[in-house]
Amino acid sequence: MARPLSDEKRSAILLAAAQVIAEHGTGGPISKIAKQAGVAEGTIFTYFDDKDALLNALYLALKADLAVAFRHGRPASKTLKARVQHAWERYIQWGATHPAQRRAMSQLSVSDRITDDTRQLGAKAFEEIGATLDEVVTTGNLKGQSPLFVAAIMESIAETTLSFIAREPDAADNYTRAGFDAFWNAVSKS
Amino acid sequence: MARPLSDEKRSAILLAAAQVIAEHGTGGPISKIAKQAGVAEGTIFTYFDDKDALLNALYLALKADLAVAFRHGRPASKTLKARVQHAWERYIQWGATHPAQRRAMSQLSVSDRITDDTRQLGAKAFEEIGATLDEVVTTGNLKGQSPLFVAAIMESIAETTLSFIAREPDAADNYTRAGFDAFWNAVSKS
Amino acid sequence: MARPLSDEKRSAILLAAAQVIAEHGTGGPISKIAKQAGVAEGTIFTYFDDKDALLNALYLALKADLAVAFRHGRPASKTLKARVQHAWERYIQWGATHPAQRRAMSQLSVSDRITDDTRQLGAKAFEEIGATLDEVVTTGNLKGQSPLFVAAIMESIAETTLSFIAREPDAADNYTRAGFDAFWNAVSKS
Amino acid sequence: MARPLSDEKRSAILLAAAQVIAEHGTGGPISKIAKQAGVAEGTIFTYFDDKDALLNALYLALKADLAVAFRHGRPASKTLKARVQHAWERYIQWGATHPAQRRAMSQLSVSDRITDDTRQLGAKAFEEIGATLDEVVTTGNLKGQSPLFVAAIMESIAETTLSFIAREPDAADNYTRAGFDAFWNAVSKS
DNA sequence: TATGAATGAGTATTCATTCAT
DNA sequence: GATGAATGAATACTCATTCAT
Repeated sequence: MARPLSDEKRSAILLAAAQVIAEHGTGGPISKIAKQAGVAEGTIFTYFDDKDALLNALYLALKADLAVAFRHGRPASKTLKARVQHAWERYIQWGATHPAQRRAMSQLSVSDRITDDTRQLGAKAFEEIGATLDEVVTTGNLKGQSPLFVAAIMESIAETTLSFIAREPDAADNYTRAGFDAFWNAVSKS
Repeated sequence: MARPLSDEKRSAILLAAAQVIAEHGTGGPISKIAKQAGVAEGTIFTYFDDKDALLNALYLALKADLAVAFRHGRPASKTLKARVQHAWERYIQWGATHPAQRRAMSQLSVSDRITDDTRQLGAKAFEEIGATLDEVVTTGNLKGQSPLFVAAIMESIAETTLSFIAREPDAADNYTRAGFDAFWNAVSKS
Repeated sequence: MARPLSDEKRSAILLAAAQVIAEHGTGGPISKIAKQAGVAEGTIFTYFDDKDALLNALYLALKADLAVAFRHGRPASKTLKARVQHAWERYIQWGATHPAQRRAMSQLSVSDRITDDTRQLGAKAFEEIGATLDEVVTTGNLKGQSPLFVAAIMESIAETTLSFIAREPDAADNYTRAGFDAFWNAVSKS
Repeated sequence: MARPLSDEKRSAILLAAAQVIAEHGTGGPISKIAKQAGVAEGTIFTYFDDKDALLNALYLALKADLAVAFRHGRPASKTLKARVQHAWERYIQWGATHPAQRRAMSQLSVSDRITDDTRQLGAKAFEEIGATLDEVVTTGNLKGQSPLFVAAIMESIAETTLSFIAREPDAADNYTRAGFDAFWNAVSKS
């Protein structure tokens, strides 16, 4: 093994891709990504077969990051609401502190270059949080709906919350709380 | 070009643009739009200065369409909830019957080619519905939040609802109702 | 029809392609072809779908040119040998006066980018001369062989003749005669 | 690199190069050659200075192989025709049993990456057979022509013969004989 | 010496925009 | 005004070659 593929370099490329895609959409040029990552254009293709592969890998990496944020320091016991709120705050915090990744994610989400397989794989990372939402579903106002629908609503309200935080960072706490209230009432009020 | 000859042609171009952008994103080629619209490529530039102008015009046209759908047959009197629910159903119906436009809209929403001016102009079309949401804000669970935030939450839950309807058209009624419940609980008094 | 596709321009591109391919093989860059033809790179793709299409079109154009040369001023009556010799001389003359085309042809002949369909189409242009070779086959030393084999031998000896003429232009007449003698003896009755 | 470690590796590279070039022309990638040869890409450059060097070396190796085939089991005495025919049959047999090498050879022959020096060096390998052809020249119908011309005609008819054998392997014997008849009459008939 | 990751110049092709008709 | 051919900058991707391991 002459020079092993560097995980560091791979990460740098993914980070750079997130930044470029956040700013220019999935049409953002590979050349910009390469420059941002500090590697040659060609190097990108030793780590990813083609641009679509990079895009899909980035989607998964972002989902994985987010899932880690979710799990981080989660209180095992406590009420259902407390646990959901904790997860919510983690989610919002991750998004607020990773604006490029968040914008990249919303670009990728609406892109037809992300395959269905990738989307399903990405969803797997959230199975754990899904279990928590299952509880919500069995008790709350959305009784009978699929947990996927509940999760999607959470994601969309969180997304909205984050876009307002991005515009008014000083009101972050306010929006974090208001967003959670909206979400919690949306799914749990009887 | 004070006023181009044919409004019909302008509309055809906008419709074609929505279809192409729905399928290929904002990177969809002008040539495809022209073919779809049944006009020559060059003609597009007699109606729109450049591609960005077309994109922004499309954004506004879609917002306007949506606003019309909102207003259509809106009951002047009745309870607040009934009025909001009516608007909600119009919104969902428009989205469900205009899938290309809806997808185009979500592409345009995350694109940096839509200027802030355009976004503000687009928001104006919703001032009327905004007035209704004002009422919700003053009385509901999100008291003290800006109506814009409430509107954005409505939009995001509607968007989520529509994406589930797109995947399971037979369950349209179910999702329409569940989506509205979620939204109404999210924003109304607890 | 805004500006009709120009046959002149198409020919200029084919001529330029022949020259570039003669010098650099089928790997010769489109950019060089464009410059040589005096058109923009992009223009080439309004006349040919892609490089392979250009290559195949060039193959056919060269075959057609050659076939025209064959037919030009062919004596209808006279002995079989006189007619074959006349064709031979035309062939050689065309090759000697079109060195780029000739070299391009030999590059294209061994390239796998020329499809079988194209090769068959190219062969059609030679059906007329084929009829003459049929006579040779029925009477000559290669009795029982397919006229295609005889034609191929003619082509290969002609090709060899031309490559020697290219290196020693002063001896053109000598090689033209010697080449024909070789060919005629090869295929005619002993 | 006076003499690299392994002659085996060098041969493997040349064989792989022949196969790749047969299929993809001289533009075939080094990476494919390396994989086919079972060595790393970089290794190729310890055996050959650059791609052109590899190409030229391959040209010479193929010529040498062919020359060996010629010489193999050649009857020292016997008539001129018998000796020429024997050589012819060796040539055809080599070509028929080494299709990749043969195709590679025709690609290399028309490539401008093979230098004149290399071509002359390659011709040297055939001096011996050249001596035999000298005899043909002094007695046959091509009296006064250079043996090089006669050799070239032999090569071209052999090439044609081989391409027909490649397409109709069952008729190999027929074409071998017919090709030789054509060649022998071409050069010896008075 | 052997390896294969890293490089960046080079390639075919696309596409918004211009302009001759 | 309408057309679509012409343009050339921009893009994803390839590949010979270098060099750290």
